[in-house]
Amino acid sequence: MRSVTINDGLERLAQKLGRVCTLTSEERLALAGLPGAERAFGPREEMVAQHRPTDGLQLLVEGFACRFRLLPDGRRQILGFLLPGDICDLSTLVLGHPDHAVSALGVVRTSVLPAAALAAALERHPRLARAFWWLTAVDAAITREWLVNVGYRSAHERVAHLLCEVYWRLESVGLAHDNQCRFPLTQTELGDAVALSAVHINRTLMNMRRTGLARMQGGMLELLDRHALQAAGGFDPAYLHLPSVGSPFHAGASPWKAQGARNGFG
Amino acid sequence: MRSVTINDGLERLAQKLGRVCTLTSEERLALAGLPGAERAFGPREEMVAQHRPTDGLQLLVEGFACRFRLLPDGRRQILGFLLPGDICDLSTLVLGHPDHAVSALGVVRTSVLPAAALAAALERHPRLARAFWWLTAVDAAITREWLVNVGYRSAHERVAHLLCEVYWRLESVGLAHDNQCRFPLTQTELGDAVALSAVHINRTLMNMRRTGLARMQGGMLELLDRHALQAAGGFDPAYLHLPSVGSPFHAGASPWKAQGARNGFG
DNA sequence: CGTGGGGTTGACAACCTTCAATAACTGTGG
DNA sequence: CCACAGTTATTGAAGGTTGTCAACCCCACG
Repeated sequence: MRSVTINDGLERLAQKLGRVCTLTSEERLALAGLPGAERAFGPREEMVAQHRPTDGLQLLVEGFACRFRLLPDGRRQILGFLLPGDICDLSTLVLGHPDHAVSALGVVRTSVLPAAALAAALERHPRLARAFWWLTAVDAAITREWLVNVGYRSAHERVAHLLCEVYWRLESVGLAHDNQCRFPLTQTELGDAVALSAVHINRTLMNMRRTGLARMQGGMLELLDRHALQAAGGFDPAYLHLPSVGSPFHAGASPWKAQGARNGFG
Repeated sequence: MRSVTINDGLERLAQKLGRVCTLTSEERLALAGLPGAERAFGPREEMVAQHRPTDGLQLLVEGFACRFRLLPDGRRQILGFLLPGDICDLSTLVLGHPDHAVSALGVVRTSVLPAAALAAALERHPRLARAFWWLTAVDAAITREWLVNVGYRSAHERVAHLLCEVYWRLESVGLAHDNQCRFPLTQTELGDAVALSAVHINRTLMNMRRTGLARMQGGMLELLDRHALQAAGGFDPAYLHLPSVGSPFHAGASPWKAQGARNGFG
């Protein structure tokens, strides 16, 4: 198979942005002109430090990463996963400095979008700016879902829900097929994501394997029974705001997509 | 004391937006022209329904509210609190439909900002649009902190942290003085916010009263020992992005505020 | 004066954590 | 190719934090 290029990452980003409003060729060009230096990271390497201002945003081109907060006593809470096409430190662009760190899961390649150039492009292309705003809104929606997951659900449900999210998101960017995908996550990391101890994660995963729900082993995630897993986690993909999700509220409900449409915008 | 008017709510919103970049008089005028119909709600009344598209955004003028998700079995997870000057359903503006509901705590008055007019104003004033983007980014930052709170901390810490957040935010809009503020929250609701049972909230609060940390009774919140409470909750107000917080990263770190400044934007 | 919601308290159970030990796996160097 | 070390996965036992159930009190309100 051919190697993954920066353009692949950019293309995925453009596709995501295109969910808000169809991008003009000018806007696409502005995007394409952004990528600068490439970077590569090994497993567990820190891609963004929690409190150090950055010179540019990193577009994830290949591999997976997670955003997290390190707590005083050494434990950590993972705040979300980053997939190819995601911008690793988007909040930085608006807030001025990162309030959480980003770490690579497995081998990762990124491309740096210089902050100055990006800010200029967003200034020149307001629709692009709105699309980026939409990105942070979707991000917030996912975080809210995680809050519900961690706050409300049992261990079994939490893990099921998270596995569903990972698979659905990977599938939407073409990185998952036939209920299988690569996702190199240790049980400890999974625990940090859903706020459970590694030991309990282990028991939960084994239970899921035995009952034929899902399997996560050797860097691979496999949904053995997709619908059962979805039910077990109370998973409704609407919050991911993916295309063609079949949610009754998805189509054309964005104010700037359906200008002058039924919700009175424009 | 004089009654609270819509202008108070608008003024608070303008102040918040002004943290990103100083608003021009034109931009302020555009804001001032927005408010439409007023609405009033009683305690526990639903202000925004979870899945019904809305015609406009509600600016909270007086009183308090909470955003929450209702789960199939009747329990709920509160996702955040809304204070005067906050926009109740900001995410709707970008995402097209609310993915969570909003409920009044106590008596609430709001003013409706018509979606069409707001969208037009943001189109005409890009800096205003950026400021609104900043609002959703801050919102996301707070949600991330809640995720850490619920995922990581013990019951005692969680409650302490939440009380700190509420007090700090209220103080920043002038609604708290001398370690006291009004905040009408039942113990059940507090439990829904930090993902603990009402019974356990009760024990935790009583413990805090006995040990002289804080008191929450009769709709009033009182921090008996501000620093001890802060320490007990591991509370660092930086994530709230309030003015004059003393965070080393706060001043001028926003890309559009310090144009051409040290981080290379502009 | 009755009623209902919220607060308080106790007993008990459940879920999950921690500790600890072992097994499986990965990459490295001899 | 094997031995080795370090990490990850697995398993058992014990304990703690928190949830559930149930009762009671208090107060506001009609």
